[in-house]
Amino acid sequence: MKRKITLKQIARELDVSISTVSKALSNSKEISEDTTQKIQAFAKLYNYKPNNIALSLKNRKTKTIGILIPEIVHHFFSTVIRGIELIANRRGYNVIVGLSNESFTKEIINMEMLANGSIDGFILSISKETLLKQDYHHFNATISQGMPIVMFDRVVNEVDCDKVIVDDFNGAVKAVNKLVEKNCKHIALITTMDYVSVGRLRTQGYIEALKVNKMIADSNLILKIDDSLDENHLEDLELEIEQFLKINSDIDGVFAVNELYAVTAMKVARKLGRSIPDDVQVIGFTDGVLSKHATPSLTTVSQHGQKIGEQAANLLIDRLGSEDTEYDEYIIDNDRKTDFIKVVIETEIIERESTK
Amino acid sequence: MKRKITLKQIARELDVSISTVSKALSNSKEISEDTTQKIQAFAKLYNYKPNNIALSLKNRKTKTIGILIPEIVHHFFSTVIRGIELIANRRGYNVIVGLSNESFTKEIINMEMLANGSIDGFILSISKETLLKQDYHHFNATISQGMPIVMFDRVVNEVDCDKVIVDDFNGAVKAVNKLVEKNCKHIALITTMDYVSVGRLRTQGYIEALKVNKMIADSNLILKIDDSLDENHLEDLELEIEQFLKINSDIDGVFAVNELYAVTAMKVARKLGRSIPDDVQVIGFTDGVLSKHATPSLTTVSQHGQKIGEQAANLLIDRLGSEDTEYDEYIIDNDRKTDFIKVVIETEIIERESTK
DNA sequence: TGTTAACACGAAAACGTTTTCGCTGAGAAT
DNA sequence: ATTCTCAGCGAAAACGTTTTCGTGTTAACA
Repeated sequence: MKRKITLKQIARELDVSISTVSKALSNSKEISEDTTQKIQAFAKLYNYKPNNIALSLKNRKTKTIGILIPEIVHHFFSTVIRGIELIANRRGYNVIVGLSNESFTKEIINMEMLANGSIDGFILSISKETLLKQDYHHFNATISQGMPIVMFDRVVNEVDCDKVIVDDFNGAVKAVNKLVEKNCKHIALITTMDYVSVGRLRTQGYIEALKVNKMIADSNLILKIDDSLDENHLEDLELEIEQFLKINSDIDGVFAVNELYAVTAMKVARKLGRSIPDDVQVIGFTDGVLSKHATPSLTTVSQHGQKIGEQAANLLIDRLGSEDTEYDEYIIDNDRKTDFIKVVIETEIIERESTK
Repeated sequence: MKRKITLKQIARELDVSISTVSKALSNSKEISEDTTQKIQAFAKLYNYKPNNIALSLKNRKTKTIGILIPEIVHHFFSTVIRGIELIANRRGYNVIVGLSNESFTKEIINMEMLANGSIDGFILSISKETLLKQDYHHFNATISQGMPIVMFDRVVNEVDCDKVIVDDFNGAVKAVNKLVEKNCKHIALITTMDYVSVGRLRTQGYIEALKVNKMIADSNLILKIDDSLDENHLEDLELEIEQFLKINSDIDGVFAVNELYAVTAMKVARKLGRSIPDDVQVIGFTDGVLSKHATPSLTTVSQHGQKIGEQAANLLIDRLGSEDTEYDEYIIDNDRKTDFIKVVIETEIIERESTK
């Protein structure tokens, strides 16, 4: 086993100084051609590559981005990561991933671990618990230490930073409009509790779209599901939706704020003898595997997760690039926080078999 | 904006030496209680945290693990990451993620980027292109530089390292046995091309199980699908499976080597007027979202991705821990490569609605 | 012949730690 | 009065880079 070779070893071996080796390898014209040749040949032979850690220490930048998300086994989040990684790699950055697991404390611990020199900036989506507590001091603390943050999807006004979000409101509007257009008269909404901003926005979009279409927003047609009913409580979820559909037998259209609710609604509806899309049409949110491969396949509002990731990465890296210019000062000087960018990614309806 | 504080600044501020600060913070008894108190208070006030990069350089270990996988938007791989992250975090490590995107060159580039000091060891799954080329020099090169590797799922005999694999062969056997037990007489196999080892092993398991059950392995009942028919060529996939099922109208059981093939088979079968599970029963491989939420839900062979990740992380970190003891020498000394561990994670059949 | 300019290279600082070793002064022991 | 011990602290090296500033040699010039 040969440990990685260092400048010092090359220098000793070739009987020159460390500086000479360093300069020769960067093709400095300070060094004669002979020496340069010799050194480069030797370095190549021993496959010399500069040590990233040493470089990071010297340059005070690590060329890596910290991603902090609530959950990785999740189609949307993993597509975002893919987008981030794509851009990051292209622009010479690595990504280091932390999982908050929807926990406030894990979010903080992870941030602190990474903020101590390991990364140059964060791209993150806030955990549910943090949103519930509405405690964002760790974000602001990190930012005020000079580490830029880009938030995506689950963002919050209380933190001043660049943001990339999906147009949840308009996505919902589009979905409801589509259902109206397809002749639905009684459109139900299956959503989550309000504290997750995206759920709230989608609900608002639903209500607004109904209003615009001069339809009444019947609160009986809105089913708010407790988030704890996740993957592990499928039966409860089905039961709840079943009750809901039974009671409201006139429902002919369903807009669900995520894939799972949508396919479950389809499943239950069929169980109740209603056919999709003839008796009831369904539109979901998030274009994941479920939407594509369900039978019938699901018409859905696509969020373009990868694009979100790409945008976020570009925003962050741009910030990092301009960091030398001390951009932070003018932020403090003038109070207008408009210096931060908020990118809105448009949604798109992908029509499949669950609508006519 | 206050940049992170360093030992040097604390030292200057308190008019002591850097060494004194360092010692005081680590509660060295070399330092008087007075000074220790003063320094610790000051450090706490300014929220001092040692710089990870400096520590990495000094200790020559980064306390981070590099994960290199072919694809992240993939239920199996993301569960593995979750498992790795869980253990890594618990044992004081971070994870940095690289994506090969199934490409040989991206795999190499990523490895080289990370191997130059950024990480202490790799956990990886080989890209398809690398498996095709059968070129594994980069793995061996990395290992011989003293960087341990743990491979999972897609592993290969040509590289000597710890490995964590799924018992693909027995998983397939179990699946076929289950179908036999459920009274299937004509069991089909939908699989991939052979160069991905897991596909090959599952195919072998299928054949072996048939043999044991004294059934003939009819090659007409085996459909090998070109891998290029992925998410983007759904229609082609459906078409191919449709042809297959039409020709072999006597099929009453299907074992598919992944979720997608399984649900697609169900979809096509129903389109052809055969009902699931009455006319044909289906078992898939990989317990992902599709299996859980398809209608009917899919009986499947679970791989326990998270457990794989946890095992891999533990193996790697164990290796890293014992590194000081120069374990590498005795590996070279005696040729038996049995010093590397191969963990086999047992599969488990999860029965759902697609079987009787 | 003495001055200068270019060339080729080395020494050293800096990034932020930890740790070994040495130094100083005060009190105890002789 | 002299030596010893020890507590309390600082200097310096080390990890692997890059970069600034010197410095010595040689060739060209006045």
